[in-house]
Amino acid sequence: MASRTIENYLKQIYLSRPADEAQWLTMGKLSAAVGVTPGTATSMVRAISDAHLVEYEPRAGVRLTPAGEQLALHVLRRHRLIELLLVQVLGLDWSEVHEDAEELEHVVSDRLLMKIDEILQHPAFDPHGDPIPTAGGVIRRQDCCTLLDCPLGEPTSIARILDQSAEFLQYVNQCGLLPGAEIRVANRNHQAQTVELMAIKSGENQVVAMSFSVAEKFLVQLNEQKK
Amino acid sequence: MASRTIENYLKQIYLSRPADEAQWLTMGKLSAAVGVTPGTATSMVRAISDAHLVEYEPRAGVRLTPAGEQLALHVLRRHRLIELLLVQVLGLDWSEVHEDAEELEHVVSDRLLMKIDEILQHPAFDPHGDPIPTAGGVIRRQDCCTLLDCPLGEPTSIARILDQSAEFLQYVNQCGLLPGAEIRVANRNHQAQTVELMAIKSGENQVVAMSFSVAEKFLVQLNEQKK
DNA sequence: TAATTAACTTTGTCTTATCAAAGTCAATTG
DNA sequence: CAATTGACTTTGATAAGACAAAGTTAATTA
Ligand SMILES: [Mn+2]
Ligand SMILES: [Mn+2]
Ligand SMILES: [Mn+2]
Ligand SMILES: [Mn+2]
Repeated sequence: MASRTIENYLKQIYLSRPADEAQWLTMGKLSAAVGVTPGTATSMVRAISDAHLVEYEPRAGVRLTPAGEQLALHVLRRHRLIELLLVQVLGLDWSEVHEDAEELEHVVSDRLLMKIDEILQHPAFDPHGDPIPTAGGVIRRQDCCTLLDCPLGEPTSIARILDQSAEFLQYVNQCGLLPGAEIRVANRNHQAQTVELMAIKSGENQVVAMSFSVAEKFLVQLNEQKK
Repeated sequence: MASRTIENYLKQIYLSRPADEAQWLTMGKLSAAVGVTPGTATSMVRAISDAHLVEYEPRAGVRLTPAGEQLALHVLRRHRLIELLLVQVLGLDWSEVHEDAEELEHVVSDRLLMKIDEILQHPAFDPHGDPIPTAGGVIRRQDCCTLLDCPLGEPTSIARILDQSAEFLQYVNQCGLLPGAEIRVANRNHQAQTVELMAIKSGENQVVAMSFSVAEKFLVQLNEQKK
């Protein structure tokens, strides 16, 4: 069994992997993501590579093998199911579940995880809108755009929040922009670098404005129009 | 913060402490309880003693300091609240929650524990009838007797199961002798070394017989007669 | 009282995970 | 093309936690 340290490395390698699949994750990025010195990351990655969970090329970087990716996705599944359990069943605020999940993800047994999955009725997304990998290690790709790319004036919904720091999530709470919230992007001001949008909150419209850099942290989906 | 290793040692020192308060727990008992070699226990106890959580006398044994006992009781509180959560909220069988709780007890934050305690409505006992220490580290002493000592013929209830191996708990399940079950001890046969009792199960009486050595594993309480 | 033995402690070694600091490589700059 | 620089790797050290095996005690037996 992989130690909790190895589980954390694999998960970070998965989460920090470059968008371009041909690229490898550099050791600098990885050591920063895991929170250790570069030398530590190098020696750990060597060990993980001996276990055939990653490929490692000195001075090039690191990449998950299929076995390593499966393990990473299982950790991610545990993390996200736990986050949802903490919010939906135990009533914690979504801005404060991450730290607990970070520990619990290494300790929850398969048996317990199955019960959690059942109770939550096999959910597809965690409280932040992150997709939950299936028990088989498959993750569904969402086709989302950010508040910067999405069409103006059309009814859309918040799908996912990319900045998951507690402070930012509390701000998101205040604006009522949780995943699932219905909105309409009113306008983008390229001079002011701001986005203005309507949050449709129980019939009432609330106007929210944010900078481009913040708008990028929201993924949205066009509302499916039932015909 | 105490490491999970130290938490486990403190909890075992608490649970394995001799009934006679003047006695010290021997290193042999402790190393067996924790599941390490005697040498390992000696060196760990030395370290824990340096942290003033236990007193240690070579060749005499080990005893918790007040600070160590508080820590042990907090771990025990976490363990037992978690067990109850797993049974009552997540629907695991009470015979299979111990292993999960053994890991989770080191990882659940104070914040999360408070939520668990709330949801369970501040319970006093875990699924096996073991008392749950308060947040302040106080544990209520139950005045119970075993199926060997308790009066014959009077209506009593199962209060606590002392053998918590999965196999034994499954047997207890079959007999319907879970904590809270109403029973009446019919007879003790000192020649055959057996106890016969009635389990009052939804009106119907079911007769159960067990040896003295098994009867000792059940703690019972006289039913309070509301006048 | 002397010999034996069981329980305990010590010693030496191992594994995992970490850091600081020194060394190396390769990409950029002049 | 040489020099410089930043990113990475190596080396050496440390801490926690564990085991095996050798060495001590102290209690029991003779
Ligand atoms: Mn983690
Ligand atoms: Mn999440
Ligand atoms: Mn434990
Ligand atoms: Mn219990």
